[in-house]
Amino acid sequence: MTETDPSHPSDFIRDIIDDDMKAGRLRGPVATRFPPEPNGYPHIGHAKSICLNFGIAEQYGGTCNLRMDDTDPSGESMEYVKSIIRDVKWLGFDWQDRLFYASDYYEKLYRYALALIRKGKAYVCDLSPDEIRQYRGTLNEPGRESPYRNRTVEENLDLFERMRAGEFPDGSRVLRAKIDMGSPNVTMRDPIMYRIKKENHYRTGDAWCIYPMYDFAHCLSDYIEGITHSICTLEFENNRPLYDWFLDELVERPRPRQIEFARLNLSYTVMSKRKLLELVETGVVGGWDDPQMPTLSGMRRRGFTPEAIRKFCEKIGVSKNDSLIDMALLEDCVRDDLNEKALRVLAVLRPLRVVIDNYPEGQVEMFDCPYHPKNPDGGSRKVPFSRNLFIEREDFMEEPPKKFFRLSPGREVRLRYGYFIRCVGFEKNPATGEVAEIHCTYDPQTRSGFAPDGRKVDATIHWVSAPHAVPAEVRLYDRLFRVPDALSEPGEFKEYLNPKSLEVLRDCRLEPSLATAASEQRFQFERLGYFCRDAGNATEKAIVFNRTVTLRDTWAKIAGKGR
RNA sequence: UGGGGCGUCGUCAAGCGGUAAGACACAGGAAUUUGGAUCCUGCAUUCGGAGGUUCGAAUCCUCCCGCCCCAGCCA
Repeated sequence: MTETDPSHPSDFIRDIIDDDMKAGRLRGPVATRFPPEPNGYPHIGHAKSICLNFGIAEQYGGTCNLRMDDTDPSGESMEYVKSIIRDVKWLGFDWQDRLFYASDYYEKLYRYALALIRKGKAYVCDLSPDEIRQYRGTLNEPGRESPYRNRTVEENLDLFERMRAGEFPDGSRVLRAKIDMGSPNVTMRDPIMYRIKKENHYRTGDAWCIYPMYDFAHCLSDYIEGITHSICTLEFENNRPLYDWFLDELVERPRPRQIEFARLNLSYTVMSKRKLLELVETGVVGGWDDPQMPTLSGMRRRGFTPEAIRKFCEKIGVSKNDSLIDMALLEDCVRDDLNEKALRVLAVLRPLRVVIDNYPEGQVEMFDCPYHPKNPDGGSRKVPFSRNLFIEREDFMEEPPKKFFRLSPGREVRLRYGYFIRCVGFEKNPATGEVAEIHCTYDPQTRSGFAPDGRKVDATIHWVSAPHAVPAEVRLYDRLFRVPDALSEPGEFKEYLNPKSLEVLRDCRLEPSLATAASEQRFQFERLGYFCRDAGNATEKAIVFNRTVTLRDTWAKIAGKGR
């Protein structure tokens, strides 16, 4: 294997571009585009395409446009346009002044259609939708030619102009390309170029009642923008001959070249817009930006960083293999990025009251705690310590199993950044039998975190001072789905919804510095995982933190094995 | 059953005729003021299968098998 620059990955798409450049098929710099249809919020699958298109442009010193592929008014909206703009920006890419809309090309596209009619290569067809389907044939049988196929150029011109003028009802006529009804590629059997839809378009309003189809609009939009490489997903491979056909008939060389790659599939989630929309509309989730969603806005609220997502897109590679990528890889990228960025802070999710019996009542010490112990430049903050503390409920066990290292009666542990404490007793709630409070003594000699006599401790646990701690709500998110399999039928995927995908903890206590946490700041609540303040919850009264991803938990594995 | 694609470790993925990179996952171990992070170690005699060409094949040829996409006036 030859040396490769890791920041400039090599893949089959870049091979094609390199060939084009060597062969002199490009007149100018490489130009790509990211062309979403604004009918949903962008998700992690879009991120792959965004990183690919912008990444290639950057690598080759070219450009990448952002283009709204808005050729079908139904379902498209400005809200979606805004979400796309925001999320592409958030990912860290810049299209500069090249934000385009296919809807801006409607007039040009109309004229291209006219030109095709004049060449005798397009005709107005009066067949009903049902008849068109029947005439198209099947995968095994060729189609039949439409009885309207041989209208004169004049008649076609007249009819098409009247279609535009709104003289005919929806579905009554379409403009079709005259190609080959016998083609083994169904896409080439006189494909529809324009349909009548008297529907309001979110940008052009009622200026148009005929709208171009994807196959006709996309290749020409690429051409109009001077795109050199039009990268799309695998399912468009069948459409490539048509992409080329329109360009062959209508424009000069050089023309854009379509290249297909495999779309992203992630285990434990779904990516199809139809399914995501269903989750939103049926209220299974709180919206497109719900932290359980695989959307970029959901991941942002959950605390994923754009850097982590970009890293993920780089690591999954680009190929034509149908793939199902393990969610664990995404989570690893997030943890890997957050491990460097997250500030280490003290928090208790399920509080258990601790009284340090020999610590003076009313006394408060301020401990200086580094935000990032391994990084001396990471800064620090003061954390109050007092006689009354909270520790994590799971850090105490009345009867510890073999491999449990933390607090239990008689045992000594270290408080993170603080003293050694030894459990000398505990009280139970007589009603529930639950441990209500534990009593400890501290060793004043261990302020440094070490004992002068050199004795060791098996564990270090985290804590917060009860009178100083800030109450908070913490949301623990799990995967929305339990199975990694592709889910196909409408509604069917709901049976795979994970009922425990969200756990809300309302009685959490955080160290005081977290009261003013910024939503962009990520924290590691020590052993509990990575968290961020929820920016999407402005109306919440309590301070709300979302768990981003959980840390690897060796104890859970050990404990799991024993049972 | 027509056409278009794709098949290399559990999951991704390099490899492009010279004798199977890497990542995630997984399993051990070291160290540790987070059971985190870190650090070692292990993890495809084999590339969907069968033939063939060659001194030599995951890479070339032939046949077979499996999976995905296409019959929207969606993209």
